[in-house]
Amino acid sequence: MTTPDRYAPLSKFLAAVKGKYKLPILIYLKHGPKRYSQVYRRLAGVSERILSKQLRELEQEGILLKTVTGTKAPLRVEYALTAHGFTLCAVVQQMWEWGERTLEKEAAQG
Amino acid sequence: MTTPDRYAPLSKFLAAVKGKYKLPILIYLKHGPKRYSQVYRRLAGVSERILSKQLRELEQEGILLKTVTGTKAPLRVEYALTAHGFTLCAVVQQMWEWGERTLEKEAAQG
DNA sequence: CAGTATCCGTTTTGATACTG
DNA sequence: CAGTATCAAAACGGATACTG
Repeated sequence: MTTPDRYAPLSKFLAAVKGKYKLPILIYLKHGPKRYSQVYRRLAGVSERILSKQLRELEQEGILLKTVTGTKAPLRVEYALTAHGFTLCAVVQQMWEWGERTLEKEAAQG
Repeated sequence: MTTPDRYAPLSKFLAAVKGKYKLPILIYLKHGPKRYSQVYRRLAGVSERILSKQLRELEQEGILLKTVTGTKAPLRVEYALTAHGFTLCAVVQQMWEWGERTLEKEAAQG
């Protein structure tokens, strides 16, 4: 941001959700933990490089918890929202609802 | 977004705030209408090309109202939040507060 | 004053082949 | 299955000169 200090809280939020697929990932994981391959299939179109990068970032921010089961292939890796992740989803919900209201307004008028 | 339909409301929101300076612009204009040059000086570091582009987009989305006074130089151009812009600011406030809580948590622990 | 036009660098994402 | 490595493409913003 222009001045890191002045907008620090906002920058923190924006950093947390920065990336084309992070919000869809969060929304998908609201319904419960999912495996890597499930997320991959859900987000039709994402490349593996981008998906694994954005999952890693969400994990490092404490928004997702990654759980690995098994030590040799085939691995089972699950991603789940943390408590902090759920608080983020609540804000995403507000963003969603603003978009809904805006679309409705546009449909009503032109 | 991956599937325009599935995430349409979210995409609408994200499109509205997309751009490095749009949120700072909104926050600045919460305190009342401002002239182009005032916004320009406030956002230290923005280029004129980017600023005018983002102001124009916000205007086209119905978030800002642009008012021009005078027909010959020097022009007086003012930007103000619309009612719809204020509803957007309320969501931005939620984003801000999530960032605040997150920063506090990080400061408390590590 | 309030922009637009042009050119360029950086950041972000995409496609695909490969690995434990 | 769950990724990483490499290379290429696209999106986005920065600098600056110019205009009504």
